Formats: sequence, structure tokens, C-alpha cells
Amino acid sequence: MSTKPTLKSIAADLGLSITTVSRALAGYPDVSPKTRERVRSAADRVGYVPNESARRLVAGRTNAVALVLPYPSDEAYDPYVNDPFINELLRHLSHALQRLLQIDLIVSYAHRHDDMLNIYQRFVRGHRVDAFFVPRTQVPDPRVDYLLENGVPFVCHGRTEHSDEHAWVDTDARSGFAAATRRLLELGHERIALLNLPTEYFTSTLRASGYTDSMSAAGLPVNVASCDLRMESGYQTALSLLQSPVRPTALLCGTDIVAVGAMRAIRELGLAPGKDVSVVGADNLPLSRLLEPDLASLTYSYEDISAVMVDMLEHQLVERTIIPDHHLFDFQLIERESLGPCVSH
Amino acid sequence: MSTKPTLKSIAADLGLSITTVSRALAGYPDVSPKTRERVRSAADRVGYVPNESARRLVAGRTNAVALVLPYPSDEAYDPYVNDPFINELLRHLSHALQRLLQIDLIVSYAHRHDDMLNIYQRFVRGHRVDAFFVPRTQVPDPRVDYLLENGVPFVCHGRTEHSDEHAWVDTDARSGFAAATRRLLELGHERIALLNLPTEYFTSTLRASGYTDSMSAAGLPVNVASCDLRMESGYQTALSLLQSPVRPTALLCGTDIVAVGAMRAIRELGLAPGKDVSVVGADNLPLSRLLEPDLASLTYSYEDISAVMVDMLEHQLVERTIIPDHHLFDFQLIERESLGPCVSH
DNA sequence: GTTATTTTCCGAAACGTTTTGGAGCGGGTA
DNA sequence: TACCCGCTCCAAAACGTTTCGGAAAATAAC
Repeated sequence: MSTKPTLKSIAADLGLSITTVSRALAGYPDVSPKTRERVRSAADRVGYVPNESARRLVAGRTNAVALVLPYPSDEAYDPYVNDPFINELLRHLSHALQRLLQIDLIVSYAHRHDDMLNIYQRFVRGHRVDAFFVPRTQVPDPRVDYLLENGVPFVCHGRTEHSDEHAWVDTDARSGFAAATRRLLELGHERIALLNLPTEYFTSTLRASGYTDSMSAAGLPVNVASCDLRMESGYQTALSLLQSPVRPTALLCGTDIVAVGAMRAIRELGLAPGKDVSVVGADNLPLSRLLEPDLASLTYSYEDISAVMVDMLEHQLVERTIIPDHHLFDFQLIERESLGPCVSH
Repeated sequence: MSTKPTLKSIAADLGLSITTVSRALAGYPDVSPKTRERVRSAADRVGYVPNESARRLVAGRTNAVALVLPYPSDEAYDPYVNDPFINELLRHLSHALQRLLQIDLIVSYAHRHDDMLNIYQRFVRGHRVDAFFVPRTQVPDPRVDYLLENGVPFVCHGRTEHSDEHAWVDTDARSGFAAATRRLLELGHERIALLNLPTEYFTSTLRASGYTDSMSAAGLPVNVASCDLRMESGYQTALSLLQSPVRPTALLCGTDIVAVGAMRAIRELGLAPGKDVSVVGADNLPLSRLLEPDLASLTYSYEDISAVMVDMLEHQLVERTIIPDHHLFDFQLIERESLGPCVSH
């Protein structure tokens, strides 16, 4: 192994200048085919790979992107929920970045919101990354404000207050929830309750309005409860909904983990999920398929959405500036056992 | 914002040399308290953070560590399995690295094994990272061979063929499975089957021998089946075990996801998991608690294990060399509803 | 044979930091 | 006076790369 190969060592071996070796490998036309070949083979032989730190320094860019996630220990939701969603995103983002752009993805965790901003600052000021992915947008969202102020490129998963000023992708939550609600109506359900996400997430408003649209169109009263992203919360909320005088026959849930809690509440009351009470989740987390009965869920392709996010990021990285853009993905209902026709009355 | 603050710009503002500014901020004693204070406040005012690329270049270290994971698309196991385990590890590793050592964690995904090695090479040769975390050790493990050959520090989660030459942490799978088996025996079970992990994972041998130890000590015959890390595989394997003439009354599973499949098989045959047939999993994945009945599982603290891994890595980073070390964690049985006394006969 | 043009190569600067090896100065000691 | 010492400060080199602006050599044009 001895010492790591550098441009200098290769140049010395070949009796060439550092410049020529560098330009040969970079494919510039001002080096003769013969020398280029000589350089190429020498570089291959010693397994030369440019020192990334040096390259970053001179280029003024890092070829690294950060994904900063909430560290769910003392937060108002448990890891079980969060993880599958984040994991799917992470996996596809990292893979696409590496393969397409040779860019590293740095994953970091932050406790609370001010801690979150500190981390963003450290990354930006220390020139550790060129850009960010911002998951689970909220309203207001200080992360987005900071990045906009400082001209740092980023792509959000979810819309924000300043959607027209930056790049984002999102699911068409309004149409998706409207369609899911219509499907429940079709199946004869009339007392449909929505277990919505916390209102600080941008998407929760959209999900609620999709549901409300369809209910109103059918001339039926809405029934919206709010719970956070924990199974326990879904359980409690469902329990109180189901114990009301006019029991809902269908529960539409803001996300799958809430639906898991809801199913538990249904069983607790001696009812059968998918028969006595239908349950529909959202985000189609992997666990949905592990349940019995397995869970109907609104879904979209994490792979497609990640590909678009990487694409949007690439444009911004090339131009070294924020470029607004957006893309909406369909939210499609996957029907599974937890969804059935209305049987009551 | 204008242009980013650098040592040079601060030095110019203050009429000092770059050296002095650098040394003042680094806390060297050869700068007077007065100037140090002047420099500190100036740096704070402009929000100076050292350029990480420059720092990396001169230090010859990157302050970055890589975690390379398998990208489970065409592999013989599904995301559901892998994710929760990896996620727990990732979360705690990243957090500890950042907080304690100010080191970035780069997450990358590789398709197959040769692709995996390419990624390791690119990271090492390109000076992109100083060290690696190596999860889910196998036997043989080309990743470990490569890192050992090249003198790159790393910490394994799991033992390897060369355990005495590097740092690793692991759960005491042998004792854990032996104890779990003893507990099942205590509860009156005699026909206990093991649904073991694929043999390429180092830990699968240990788990099997723990089980075998306890069964042999009780003078009972062993019944070991092998399945891979997918629910479907657990389902199929359990189904065939349960349909044999002498049906097992307890299934000990190599990991939780397999146990989920096993529970499904049990229900399929009209039996009740936790009553007719007990099920015990391992790794205590978050989903275990979401199931009904919830799943008894062998567990350990991901947080503790991550802390030790980071600790071991730190020693190696400081010394810039591979330092063998190891730590075994207890594998403790969490009893939940899926585990009950033997009722048959 | 001279001049213009292309081809091929290279020296030097730059990116921003850390570190090495002093320099200058004032005060104390012999 | 001469010497040493401690306290502050700084110029310059180094890390490995890319790129700018030529220079030398080979080729073409007259």
C-alpha cells in the first residue's frame, strides 16, 4: 500500500507535469491521445482516485447533501411511525444521488427545532454540504426560511408557505383523500370519521379538505378528530370516536400508524376491523402488509418521488442557486382487507 | 450575506495575521487574552465557521464515517425486515457521532456484493471517509477483508472470521437463545422448533447453538429449519413445520419479521398464536409491539450498542489505525402475549 | 526559409486551513 | 553590558486539486 497515489506521484513516475496528468484524466482535448492513454493506464494501475477534499476546496462545492431528521426520543411521536417513511425516502434518495451524481448523502439527527437550525447553520457555514433535502414540511417551517434567506438549494418533501419560491414534491393529498372518501361512500358508508394528522404538518390541511369535499358533496356531516403520529394516539382517538352515540362505520386515518392504533381500538370494543368498521390508512408503510387484516392505504411510489427530488436538486446544484419547481404525485388507494362494505343497518 | 467569512477576511478586518486568528480561535496559549477576545467576538459577529474541506485537506482526515447498507430491491429479503433494525442503528450512530465527535455520517446503499466493494473502494481511495461501520457481518465477509488489508478503521456489528483483528460489538446470541429456549421449556414446551436465519450471517450459528445447548441439556430433540429474512419465508417455513405429524408447540424465530410470518401461518391453520403455539422473535423490532398479539422478543439496547460502537471508532480515529476490541451485549427476553404456557396434552 | 498556426505540454496561482520555525520586544538576572 | 527567557505575533510552507495563461514543439502556409 505504501503511500496513497496522487497526481504528483503519477506525474513523477511518468515524467509529466501535474497539470498534464490532471487534464489527461479529466479528458481535456489539449493532451495527445498517446499520453492520455499512458496516464490512464498508470492511474488505473495504482488505483488512483482524486482526493475529494482537495477537489472540494478548489471547486468550492462539496458534492454532499444533507438530510436532517428529527430524533424521536422526547418528541410527540414514536420511532415506529416515523421510521418506515423516512427509511424509504432515505434509501431511494441516497441511492439515486450516488448512482447518478456521485454525491454523498449525510444523515443527521436533531432533537428539537432550535437544535435543528443549529445543525443547518453548521452545515452551511462550514461548507459541509451544497444542499438539503427537507422532509415533512410544516407551517411555519424555520428550516425553509433559513435556507431561502441564505440562498442554499434544497428540495422539500411537502409544500410550505413559500411553495412558489423553492423546489418541492408532494402527494396530491386533497384528491387522494377525496377519492378515498368517495370510495367509502360507494361502499355504503355514511358515518366516516377522519383521524387527521397534527395541524403543523402542511399536508394535514390538504388531507382534511379532500375528505371534507367529498363528504359535503354527498351532503353528509364531517367528523374530524386530530391525533399525533403515534399508535397510542390513534388508539385513544379511535376509541372515543367509536364510543360516541352514532358510531362511525369507517375510519379514514392520516397515516398508517394511526390506523394500526385504530384497528386495535376496534378490536378492543369487540368489533372486527374491515367488517364492522372499515379502516383506511395513508402512506402505505411497509408494516401495513404485515397486519391482520392487512391495511388498505393511500400510496405512492417512494422511488419515483425520490427520483424527481434528486432531479430537482441536480438542476440547482449545476446552477448553484435556488430554482423553484414542483411536482405532484397521485395518491392511490390500495384496497386490502381492512376495507369493506358498510354492514350496519 | 455577501461573501463567506474566512480567516483571511477576519484577519484583514482586525489588522492581524491569518496565523494569529487561527491560533486564537483554536485556543493556543501564544496569543494574548486581549487579542483572543477581539478575534473571538469578530468571528462570532460574522458567524465564522472554518471551511471543512480546507481543514480536511490539511489534516488528511475527513471527519466523516460511512455506513454502507444493502439496497434491498432484488435481494432475498424485503425492506420490511431490514429497515427497522438498520434505522435504529443509523439513528443512534449518527446522533452520537455528531454530538460527541462532530463527525458526519454518510449513508450509502449498494446492490450486490461486488457493487458493495466498489463503494468501499471509492470511499477509501477518494479520501471521502476515515472509517466505516459494518453492519450484519457475514462469513466470509469481503468488506472486512478489504478494510483489514487496507488498514482502514472500522467497527462491526456482529462477529466475523477475523474477530480478533478488529473492533466489533455483538449480542450474546448464544446465551440469549439458550435462555429463551430454557424459558420455553419452563413453560412446559417440549416440541420447540427454531426458524433460523440464513447461514451466511455469523450470528445464525450462534443462535442455533444456544438453542441446541438448552434442548440437549433437557434431553430433547432439536428441530432446526432455515429461512431467510422475509415474512413470506417465515410463513412458509412455519406452515410446513406445523403440518408435520408432531406439531411444535413453540416457534423460536431468528428475527421478528420471521416471527410475523410464523404467526400468520399459525392463524392460517386455525390456531391461536400465544395460546396454541407460542412464538418468540429476536431483535425486538419496533413493529413487534404493533402486532396482535404483541410479540415476545429477544432484545438489547440499540442506543447502548451504538454508543459503544462510536466509542470504539473514536479510539481508532485518534490513533489513525485499526485497534481490535470487542463488547458483548446481553440479549434479554421481553415476554409479551405471543408467549404462553404449553397447553397441548 | 521564414512566418503563421495548431498541437501539446507546463509553471504558477488559487481554494482556506493548520503548523513550523522563527522574529521582535520587554524584563529579569548575572 | 550581555545574556536568557517568556510573551506575542507572523511569514511561509504544506495539503492535492483545478485552471489560467502562456511556452515549446510540431506542423502548415506562404
